[in-house]
Amino acid sequence: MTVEGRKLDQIARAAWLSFVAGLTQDEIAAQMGVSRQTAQRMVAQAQAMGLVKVRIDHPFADCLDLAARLRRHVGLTWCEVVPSDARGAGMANALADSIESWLRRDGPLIAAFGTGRTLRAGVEQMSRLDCDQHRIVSLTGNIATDGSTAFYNVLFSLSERVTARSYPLLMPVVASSVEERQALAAQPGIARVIEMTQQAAVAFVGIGPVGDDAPLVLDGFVTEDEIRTLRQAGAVGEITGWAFDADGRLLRNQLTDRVASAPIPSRESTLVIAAARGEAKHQAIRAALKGGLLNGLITDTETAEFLLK
Amino acid sequence: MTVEGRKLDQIARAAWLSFVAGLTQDEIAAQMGVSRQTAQRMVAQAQAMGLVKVRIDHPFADCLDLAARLRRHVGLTWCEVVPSDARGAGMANALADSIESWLRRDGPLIAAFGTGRTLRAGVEQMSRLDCDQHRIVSLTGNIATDGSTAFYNVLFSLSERVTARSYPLLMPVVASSVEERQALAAQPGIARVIEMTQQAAVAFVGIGPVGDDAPLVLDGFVTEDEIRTLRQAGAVGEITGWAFDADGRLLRNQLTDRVASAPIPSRESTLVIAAARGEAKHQAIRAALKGGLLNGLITDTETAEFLLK
DNA sequence: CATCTCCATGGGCAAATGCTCATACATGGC
DNA sequence: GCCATGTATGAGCATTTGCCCATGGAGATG
Repeated sequence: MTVEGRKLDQIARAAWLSFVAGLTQDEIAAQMGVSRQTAQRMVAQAQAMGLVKVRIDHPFADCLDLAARLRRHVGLTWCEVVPSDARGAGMANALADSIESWLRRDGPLIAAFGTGRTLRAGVEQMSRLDCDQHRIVSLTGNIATDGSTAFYNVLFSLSERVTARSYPLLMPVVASSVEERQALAAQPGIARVIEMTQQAAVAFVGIGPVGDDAPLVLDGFVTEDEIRTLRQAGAVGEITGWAFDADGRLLRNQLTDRVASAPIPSRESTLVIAAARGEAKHQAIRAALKGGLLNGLITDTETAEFLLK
Repeated sequence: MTVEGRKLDQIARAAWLSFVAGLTQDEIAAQMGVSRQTAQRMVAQAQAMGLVKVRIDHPFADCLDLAARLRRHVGLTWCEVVPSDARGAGMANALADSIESWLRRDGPLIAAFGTGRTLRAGVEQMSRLDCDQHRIVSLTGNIATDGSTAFYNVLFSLSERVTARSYPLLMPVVASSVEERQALAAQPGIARVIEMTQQAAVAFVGIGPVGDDAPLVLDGFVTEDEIRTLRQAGAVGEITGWAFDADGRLLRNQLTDRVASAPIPSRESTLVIAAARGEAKHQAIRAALKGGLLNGLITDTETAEFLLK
């Protein structure tokens, strides 16, 4: 076994002794022959690495109720509501569960993934999984402005945990010009991946607000000026880079024509699940639902209550 | 919703905020509008009620290795080894997982259950489950000497968690005489249940030692004198009341002829899984394996190492 | 109506935990 | 060979947690 493997095993064992066997860190330290601090560190690492899975085996009445009302109210095919918490830990868990349950299915299927912090947090909560029968495909470009792989693209995090063929979109997130975007999309390799996204059985996406602190700006994909222009054109949010207005109508202008994402797959054939919560995204989520850009949603009670108002 | 339901919901929510959202008890207390101590109590209750499920998402190399060696060495069909811990929390978890995975299967099947503390601890770790397609049947009598239902019979605990038709064996654990035992077993209702046990797809049993502190004695089903007589006849352990010697051969004498349990189902057609660990049971487990009384085993590393010696 | 019993509540304290910091140790570059 | 850089370790301390116990209120009982 490799050195890293041993270390991982130790970490997992410490976590096991702590959480499953219920030992104190002193006891763990004694049993494993390390100091109390080291035992503490190992347990903390196991948690940070997502080795420790906790679930509360109880359906929350209010969450189920909100989810049911959302499904009826906005015509969602699938909806899940988790208790609100500032850190969004619940969202990440629910998202991880949902992705896992799709990838555990037998039949070969295509799962498409957008980008963003919410999605990434979800993927980080996932278990390791073998599913060579499936294909995983990216909905957004995977190259940052500086040529590196875009940090918040989830495809690479996902590949670390899941053994499936994965197909990144080897393009910048936003092309530098409309012409470049068209040239890139015309490349056979890229065209094939984009076509694949349209056959996805399920697509997981985030919803971005278009305020001055929009993720697109923070990550340097678009400038503050550009986002301001978008807002003036009525944009309230974006999904995989595609901006939409308060009625959920996709916008087209010079910026959006440079977005190098695949189109959002058809809601007829694909379950498009958005994971989004929080005050800043309220308007964007509502608009996306209004425009029928989604047919699946993972959110929290606080946001669900807003959406039902 | 009922008052108990509300309280349960609160308890689950507190546990959720603690374990999933990672809040401190002070934060939970503030959010739920209760005192810090109350929050602590709710979290503790949730754990005690088994609402909180923790699993470490990492295969332990040594456990997998020991399990594989046990399978090969003693010809087990199925074997699982968990890390040793004094409280047996690992055993309970593994047992719960195993029972759940059987009950989650589609096809209708019969699952048979023995009795004992180990089994009970496992059942207490199980999630709630709907499986009306299955039948659950008891391998041992369910009536204690005083006429009450035997505490450690797992069937009733199981019914609280699982919606399946369940068939207790409405007999004393040990009949007062050989004649009574025969008379009871001849009753149509009881005979039907016993026949059902023989058609079980899977049977979960514990293994009892026959020392002076044997569960059978502690629970008052047999006297110390009787157990001593059994030991003198060569008994080293018992499964659902059926005592066996060091070679795993079932013993017959005046006591065993009064045991009102169903026969251990055939290992040809049924997966008979024993869950047992600990110094006191070492000899009994080894004997049961030697005599081929089992074809499945859940144990811990310490016991597995003993069995492989 | 008085009293008793049970149980939930919060105070207080000891144990357990999480975290920071200074130090030791290893690893690799020059 | 020497130094720089990064990483692991244990001491110390503040925070968090678990638990015992005294208190008080609700409902039962006479």
